[in-house]
Amino acid sequence: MRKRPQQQRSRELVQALIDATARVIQQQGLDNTTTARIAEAAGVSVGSLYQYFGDKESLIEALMESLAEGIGTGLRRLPLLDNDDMHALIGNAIRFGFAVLHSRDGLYLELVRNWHRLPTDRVVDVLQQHFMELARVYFLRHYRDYPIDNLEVRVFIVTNSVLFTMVRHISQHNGLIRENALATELTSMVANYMTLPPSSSEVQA
Amino acid sequence: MRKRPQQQRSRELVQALIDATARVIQQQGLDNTTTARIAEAAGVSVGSLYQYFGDKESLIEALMESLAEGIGTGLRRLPLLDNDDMHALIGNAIRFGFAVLHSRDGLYLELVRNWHRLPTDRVVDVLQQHFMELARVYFLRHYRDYPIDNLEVRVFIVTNSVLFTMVRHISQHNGLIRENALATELTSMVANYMTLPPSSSEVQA
DNA sequence: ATTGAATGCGAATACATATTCGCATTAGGG
DNA sequence: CCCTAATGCGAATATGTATTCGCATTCAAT
Repeated sequence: MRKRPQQQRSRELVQALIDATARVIQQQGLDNTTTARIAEAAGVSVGSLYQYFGDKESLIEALMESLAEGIGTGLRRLPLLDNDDMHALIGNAIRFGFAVLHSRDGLYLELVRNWHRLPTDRVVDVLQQHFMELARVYFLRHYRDYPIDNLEVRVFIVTNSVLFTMVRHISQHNGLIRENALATELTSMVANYMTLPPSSSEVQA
Repeated sequence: MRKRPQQQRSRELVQALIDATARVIQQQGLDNTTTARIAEAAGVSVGSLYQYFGDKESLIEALMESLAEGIGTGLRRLPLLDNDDMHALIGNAIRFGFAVLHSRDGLYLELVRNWHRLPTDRVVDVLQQHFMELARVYFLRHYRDYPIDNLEVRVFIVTNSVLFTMVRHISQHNGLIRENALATELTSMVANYMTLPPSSSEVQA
């Protein structure tokens, strides 16, 4: 952020700009999201935009940051560890994921369709860290079950697998595969994998 | 393609343009891949480029098409069904995938890093179709083992999971996770999932 | 060798959009 | 109420790149 907003009106302006960015992306698509449109949607001039954001990108970064925070909070509120069933835990997390993707009137869909040119890593990292934490707690409780040493790798695989499969499915409204079936299958794949004993074929040419 | 090349020289020119596109993307990155640079790399003028390709995009499409074909051929040559072990089958396919990603001096890496703005679906579809075919043959031979009815969904999930996990890992040279470990773990996740009996919890609210 | 069609050229043009800057307006402490 | 710094403005500017078009060159059929 180029300059700190000091007065009340400018602090509101900054927030209005971030909100407007979300609205424009959601309504016009990322391609048509220009500084002019954002400024207009915020009821503000382009010049004012550059008063507080060095460039368009940093404005979008601010938006992503805010979304990542929201998702983190949402996840933390989910009572995922309340029962001890891995299958249920995974299922709930995945359903939460779909809910997020469908929220905010398609904003997430548009972002997800363009994740590659956005600072998405921020968001993915939040999720990955959170799942890592969940996994640690779970296996601490159930340590006798499956002493997983390479938890890191498994969480990486699982996070990316689930995210991308959801993203691909949603961003091309694949009519042939129902979201429920996808959620169920993803859940069983992941739950099974996470409760799999460490592979003995670890060492290989 | 705007116009059919009729003479020998123009057919060579079209090929030279496609090759040059690959080279420029690989050497300069997709962002710096301009029609001017492509033409220069092909030893040709911009005007000639527009003689045979309506726009830049269709030139890139031609490149993707050619790559998809190459991958398809490579897959078909792989002796995946020679033995009857699902684990080995999956492992080989995944290793082939990594090999492709590392081939062509980073061309694939650059493409993969920007897949969202490219006609990547073409390539993904080729892979998905191929795996669907493989799965069909496999379960026809082993029909007694696991009568999977929702093969479609499973192949979708597996294809996307593997692809994206590989892509994420590679496109951010994650030093913490070794490619071999990733391949091994992916293989066991997928092999296990594909040999899982149909989920009984199929029907749920 | 001639000639019309195919091919090739690249400076000029069109276009989209980010970013700046000099001036106008407003806030709020004194 | 005054005055200055903060804020706000938006037409003008800068930039990058795709695409065109009138002319030059080459091909290949006769």
